[in-house]
Amino acid sequence: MSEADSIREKIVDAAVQRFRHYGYPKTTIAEVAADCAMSPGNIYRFFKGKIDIAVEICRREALASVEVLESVLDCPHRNSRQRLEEVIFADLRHTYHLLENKPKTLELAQIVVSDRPQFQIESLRRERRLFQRILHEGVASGEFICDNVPAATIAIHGATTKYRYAQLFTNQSLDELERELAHVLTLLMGGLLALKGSAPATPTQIPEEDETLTYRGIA
Amino acid sequence: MSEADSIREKIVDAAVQRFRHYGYPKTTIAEVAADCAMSPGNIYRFFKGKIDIAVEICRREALASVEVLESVLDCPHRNSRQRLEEVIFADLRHTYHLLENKPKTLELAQIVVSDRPQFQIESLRRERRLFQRILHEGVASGEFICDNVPAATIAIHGATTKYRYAQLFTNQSLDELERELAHVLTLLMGGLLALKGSAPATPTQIPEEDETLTYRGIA
DNA sequence: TGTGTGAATATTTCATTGATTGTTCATTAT
DNA sequence: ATAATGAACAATCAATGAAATATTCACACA
Repeated sequence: MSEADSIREKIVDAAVQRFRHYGYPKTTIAEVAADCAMSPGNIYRFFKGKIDIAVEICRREALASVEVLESVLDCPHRNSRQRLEEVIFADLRHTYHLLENKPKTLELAQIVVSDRPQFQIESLRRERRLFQRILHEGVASGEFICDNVPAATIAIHGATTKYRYAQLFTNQSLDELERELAHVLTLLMGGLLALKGSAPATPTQIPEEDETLTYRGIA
Repeated sequence: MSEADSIREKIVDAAVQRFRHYGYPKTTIAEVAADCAMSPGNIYRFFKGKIDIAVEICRREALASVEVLESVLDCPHRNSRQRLEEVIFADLRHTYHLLENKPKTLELAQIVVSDRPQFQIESLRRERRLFQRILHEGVASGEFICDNVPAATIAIHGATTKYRYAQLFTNQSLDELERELAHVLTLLMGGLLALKGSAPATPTQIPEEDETLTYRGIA
């Protein structure tokens, strides 16, 4: 039923505004309902509870993030190494900017995860799937050598944990984090790339910070 | 003055017991003082405040951890790769068991870090110094190829962030974490080791869980 | 003079309660 | 019958003040 969907949409939109401005705890269902010109009770015909609205918002944010990363993949990169590196860099930047520019996002995510642990698990899994696709391609093309792609995927994901929601772990600047991540990727690539002789003595070049290229993937 | 030191010692010991049993917040200075058969006021001749006792306890715990890792280094390992891997595994296990067996340790550490951020920074730095020593050795012996040891150290440290205080990030079992870390190390080593042809198709063997060997380093 | 005390003070914590808010449901409107 | 309401109820939050606690300090003691 499309009518119900559009009402859900309206509720989510109103809640997003309120949550961003005043935060989840200080936003009341009555306010969201008023914004939608409906009664508080009616909200519950569309969402089981207040927390479920937050879950829906976070779910969308997470899907949007994955889309951003996928759009990076659409960029015409020369090889799998670059694709993998670009995606991981984009991840760092995207989440960094998210927490930087929309501080309430973190609060909301923490509230959601704290009583829906499954949410985080699934978000991470979606991200890993993306990594795994690149790994498979690289192995297929002979660029990567790896006899256990799923394990390598998990390893790469684990090794880059610090660079996802980095502000939770450190107060380093984005610049510092990017430089550090570049070195991490250089080392990891050493274990992944087929050849060694031509391995770059210089670390990974940090890709240019170009919104157009990096975030939308349209050359 | 050794008298003052031994009194400090007594205070710390009493506080450790109380903090472990009842936690930092529920432990009162009066109780610690009573355990030491002294007045509450006298505590303040030895510590600037309650939090400083906690800092001292955490500082000792951190130094003890580094000592554990250093003792692993004393083990007669065949090469730098093994030394590095052993130390990182020992780190995972040690901190994992710490949080597992002494739950109040985490609470205490979080309290300390929350108003002494410098404490965490210095603890991490100490740990990195250990890594860096191994890297230097490996480069000197020709086993590792690396033209920027400090950067590589930071990279390895960053890439293993998830495996320090792992329970903060995930509820994976220690077994799972060890398997995952083994793969991470395999990849990292690829970027560090001088040779590639003989690179093991099998991932890093997870070292045996042997308290005597792993924790005390006495063969 | 260097140590230690314990009452005095300042700060924090805690429990109580009144108000607010999330959620339900009997009822109304379409 | 479906959609929506808003009063009723239960859970949560916030404000208050009282109790507990951290910290200080004037004093005692060796």
